Amino acid sequence: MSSSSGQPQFRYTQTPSKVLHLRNLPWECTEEELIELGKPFGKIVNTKCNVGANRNQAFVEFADLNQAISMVSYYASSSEPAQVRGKTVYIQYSNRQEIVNNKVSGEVAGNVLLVTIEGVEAGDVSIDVIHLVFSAFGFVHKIATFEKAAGFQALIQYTDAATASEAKNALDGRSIPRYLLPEHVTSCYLRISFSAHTDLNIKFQSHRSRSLRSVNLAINLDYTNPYLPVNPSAIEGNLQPMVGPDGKIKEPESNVLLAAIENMQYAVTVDVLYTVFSAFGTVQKIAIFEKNGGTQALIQYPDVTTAAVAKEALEGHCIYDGGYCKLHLSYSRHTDLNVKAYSDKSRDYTISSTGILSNPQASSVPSASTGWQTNPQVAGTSVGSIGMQAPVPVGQAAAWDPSKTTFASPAGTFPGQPFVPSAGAPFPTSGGPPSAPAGYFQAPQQRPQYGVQPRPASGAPPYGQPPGYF
DNA sequence: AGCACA
Repeated sequence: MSSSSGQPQFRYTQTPSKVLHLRNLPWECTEEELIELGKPFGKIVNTKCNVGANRNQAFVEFADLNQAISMVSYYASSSEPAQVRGKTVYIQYSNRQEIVNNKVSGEVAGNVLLVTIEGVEAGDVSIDVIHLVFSAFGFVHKIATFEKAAGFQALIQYTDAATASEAKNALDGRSIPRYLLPEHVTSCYLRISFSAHTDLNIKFQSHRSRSLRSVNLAINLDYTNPYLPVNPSAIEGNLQPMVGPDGKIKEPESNVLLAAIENMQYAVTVDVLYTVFSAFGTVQKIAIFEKNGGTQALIQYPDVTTAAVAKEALEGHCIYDGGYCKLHLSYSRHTDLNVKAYSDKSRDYTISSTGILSNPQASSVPSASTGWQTNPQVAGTSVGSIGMQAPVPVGQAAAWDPSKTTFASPAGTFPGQPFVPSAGAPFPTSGGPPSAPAGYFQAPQQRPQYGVQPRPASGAPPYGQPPGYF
């Protein structure tokens, strides 16, 4: 059984396939030329030309495996090599069993949108802006951007076709708000169709493509202008209006968010909030308090931009599965919280090296300080992520020792079994930059949620699951 | 001359 798939590539003992891989083709070899080449051996049912960096490779797929075998066999023993335009063509079985291409279906509704962004160059619209615009309609799983002849394009993956349809209906033909774009961009129209893809295969997190299970955590905006998630012309009722008819921002922004927590069946601790909100940037301070019989919290970011992103992404979402601890976010009028550095109801993370007890961040992660600003979670590596260094607070937290958990499992480590939505693709654990903690999860079907494992308000971990199992 | 998606 040593000859099963996944064997060394450049061997003559490849598994036969209806699909042949051709290389050393002339520049931009046409499909017709490939069909001509294969015709003596059988019927070619599909091709893919101009493959590879040099666009001098191709795939041809025969109707029948035996036809492919006959072609390979013939040229393996022939004194005359296969040629196209006088150029020797090297032929092997492809290591795939079928050609998959042209994944643009157009009007058949699917959960993935193909968006052409007209009037801009690739650098003009960041993936984060795309994310902001499109996540107004539902959780955006993944985004891939690329440039083709058609221009700058993006694939946007939603949970389902209904959500994608909503976004398409609302945004097709509309323009991305000016304030989300660089100054020099004058128009930016979106042309949207459905892709035939159902699950994008994002191999690397980058500025071009990200699995949004981490893009939400890796947001790292370069822009200094305030960003709003709302396209006032397009959202219409999906979000509360934040921009007036004149395009001016109505709701005063703030770097401090006010979070009202609804249906708080489980304890929402400072640590929990820290984990959730850190996904979007450095959390400076947190304060939890009771108001009108409900629990509220203030979360302070260094800047408005980060707060805006967090607000947009988290609004209406639940910290725990099952609709528990739903967040309602607004901007606070505060800009700088005055809180106790360490208490069970507040935390000041800006006071980090004042000699308060031990600091796992400093001791275990040498590079933490540099990675902190843009991506705090990267700093933590395995145990007791940043912000968990509090002395044992009163009450419930004592029964749940943060230092023994991997709560807020940081990027790239994912100790144990990170929660993986059943509909989701595997999170890239290598190859890409460790840009994000595993924190932004969602229920596959309906509303995005944060996969924090709930602890009952009384203390002990419920359901026999390990606490902090992210 | 050496395996793609969009």
